[in-house]
Amino acid sequence: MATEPMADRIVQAGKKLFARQGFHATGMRDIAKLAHVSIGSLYHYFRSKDELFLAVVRREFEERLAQARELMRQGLPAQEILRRVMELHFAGIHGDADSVQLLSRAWAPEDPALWKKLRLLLEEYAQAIAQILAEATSAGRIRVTHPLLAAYALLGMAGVVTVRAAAQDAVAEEFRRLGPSELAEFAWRALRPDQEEA
Amino acid sequence: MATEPMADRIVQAGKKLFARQGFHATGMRDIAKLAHVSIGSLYHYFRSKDELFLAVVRREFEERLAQARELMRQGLPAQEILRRVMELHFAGIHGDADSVQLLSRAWAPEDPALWKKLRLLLEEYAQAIAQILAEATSAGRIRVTHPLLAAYALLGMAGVVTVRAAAQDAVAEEFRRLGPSELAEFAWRALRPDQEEA
Amino acid sequence: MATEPMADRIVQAGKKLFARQGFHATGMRDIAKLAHVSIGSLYHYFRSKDELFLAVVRREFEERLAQARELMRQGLPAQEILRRVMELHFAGIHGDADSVQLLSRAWAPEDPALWKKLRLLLEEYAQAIAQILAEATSAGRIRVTHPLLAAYALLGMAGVVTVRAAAQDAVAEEFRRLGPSELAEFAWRALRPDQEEA
Amino acid sequence: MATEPMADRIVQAGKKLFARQGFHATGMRDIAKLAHVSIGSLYHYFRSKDELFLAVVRREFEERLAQARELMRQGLPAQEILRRVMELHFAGIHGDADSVQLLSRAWAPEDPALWKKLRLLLEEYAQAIAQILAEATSAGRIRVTHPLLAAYALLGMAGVVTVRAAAQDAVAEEFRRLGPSELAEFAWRALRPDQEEA
DNA sequence: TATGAATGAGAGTTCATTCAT
DNA sequence: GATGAATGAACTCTCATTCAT
Repeated sequence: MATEPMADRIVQAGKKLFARQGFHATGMRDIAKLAHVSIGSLYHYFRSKDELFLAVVRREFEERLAQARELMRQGLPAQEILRRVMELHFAGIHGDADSVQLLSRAWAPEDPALWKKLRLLLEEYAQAIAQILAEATSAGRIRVTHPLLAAYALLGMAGVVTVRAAAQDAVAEEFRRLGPSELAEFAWRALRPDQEEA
Repeated sequence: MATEPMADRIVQAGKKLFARQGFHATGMRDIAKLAHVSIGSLYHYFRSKDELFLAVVRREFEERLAQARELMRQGLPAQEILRRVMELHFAGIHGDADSVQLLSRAWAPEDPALWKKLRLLLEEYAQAIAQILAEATSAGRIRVTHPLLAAYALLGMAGVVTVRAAAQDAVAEEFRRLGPSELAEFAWRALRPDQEEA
Repeated sequence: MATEPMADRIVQAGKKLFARQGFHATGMRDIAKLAHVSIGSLYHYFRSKDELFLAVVRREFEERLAQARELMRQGLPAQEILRRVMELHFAGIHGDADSVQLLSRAWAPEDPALWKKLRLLLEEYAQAIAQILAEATSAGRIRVTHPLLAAYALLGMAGVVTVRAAAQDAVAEEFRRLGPSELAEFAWRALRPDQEEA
Repeated sequence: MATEPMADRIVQAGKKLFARQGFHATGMRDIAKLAHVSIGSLYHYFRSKDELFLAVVRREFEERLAQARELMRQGLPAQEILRRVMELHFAGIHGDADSVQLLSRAWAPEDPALWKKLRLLLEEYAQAIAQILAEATSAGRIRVTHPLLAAYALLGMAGVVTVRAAAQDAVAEEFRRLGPSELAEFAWRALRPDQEEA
């Protein structure tokens, strides 16, 4: 690990700590220590704490986005895509729980200053999901909706359930087990085309 | 306003600032100043910042819960109830935007320490929604689901869209206009019973 | 207890808490609560925290002084008096450990403002001891010294050993067992007349 | 002074203020200001106020201990050593009145939390004195006593008289003049071997 | 490029004291 | 006499950020 580029180590450390402790409870010193980097270096690579946070979130979103687009490219049926997307939200890439927590919490950020900066990022992601939905609509695979609004709805739905599923109690365990399929069903029913012909 | 009980003024000031600036960006001094109260008094009524925040959120949840239960008591059809609940989330009580922001953000709180304390509160609310859903299921008005999980999904869905709708751009305006009906439709389709006759 | 005069209950509560937690760690609220008295009443009887503390210490000194004078009145030999005084410092009146701690710590008070006020009190007590020593010197029962300085020395000696003896370890236990006799011996040897005749 | 290492300046400022105003009356800001250091730096070097205080006291004790051991190494008669030790307590190193006040008050600290931490330090010092006494006993130069208890007694004796000697009145002046010789005489008589020959 | 000592505004909280009832 | 709500200055400590080396 010590041989990876410094910026990478920093982003990884930031991701881990931001995901587990939240933005405010995580200090730049903590991140520097975990990344085996001096604070000086940390500030050499990232202008500020906000910027580091955004870099962390950006990287996560981009990975997710790539995955979602990959799913689309495979030409799966809409229902199957929704199921897989929900699974992704619960399992993360390679079972990356930190990623899941980080992204789930990003949608309703506490701090308005950060939110302003985050919004562009989130919107880009939501737009990508919306585009996927719009294409599916064009193909007649899902019903006509406001695509961006639907995208936000899906992401919010998944996010809150995911956050609750990260707790340590019986309910959380149940959510982890049932969450993906229930949410996929939820999403599919909400979006499937009306079967009025026939 | 200066004639209201002190504790009320404090909670109101807290609600306003927590909703608009978030928990961390809001100082106890800010709240005291807005409430026209000394910090000493503030701590006379609330043991800590956390407790004040919880008191603020608790009060909001209780008002919402009362409203939701009132809706149930009126014996409206499930679809109508969902529509009105979504409207409530957008408009708040008496068009209370602060309340909306506060509650929407509560579901994925950044701070793990606060979250632990919040969870009981949130769960209580979610359980109440879940019970409403369970009753509707028993009456055959919505399909069989995991009620608590469905409740979280609905709340997450509404929350994220609501937060986005609070921004100042064109998308936000669109969301404010379409949000209630789109989300109600979304929820209704996701939850309506299968039309298996035919 | 609730039937005792209020001022008494307050002084007793103050003694207990000041002795066990120290002056600064003890709040007026704590005292009020322990005495089952409102803070308002507390301030009705004592103008300030300092004054309450002084009242507490004063009462303890007066009790001790009365005891010491009683010892003198009995016409015991000087050696016996010293022994009993040392025992008093360890056991307190009726085994009152709080009293012992309170008085032992009074001699080197941390706070200069308090010290100024305490000094008169301490000096009065030391003067009384000094007078006892002076009388014993006149009677030829102890050697000629500076009586006040000797009094301070005896009190300091006893105080520090006493404070150490209040801890919870093996050394403290040893001190509690050996302290009175060792210190009495110490004092007696330091003060006994020269046996140069014979 | 501004060219000395920062940690030194902080410890010196702390010593001065703790000695003159006591622990609680001295704020971290006061120390920072006197040391011409930011509070940030102050906390860079010392984790907390307690730790700074302990560092200050520790340094003083170590200097004293070194002096006491130096006295031993010179092979002076026990009586002479006692006299010089008492002089040291009054004059301090280089007439350092702050040091004297600081150490004298350390033996019966008001605050129980601090006391716990101080005790180890004090005990170490008392043990060193005790060892000196034990060696003198072995050499037949002083009588058999409980060495640690005797050490505490000597230190308490000297401490209280010293604190009283720091006041501004006639008695204090008398104590400053007579203290060393009187206390040395006191200690010597208390500890000298029995002259049982003849 | 890399370091970490230095900064200081600002955080939450405490607590002796007052005073209208 | 008795109450306790109200006060606000002062406390210790944190932390993102800077900059000389």
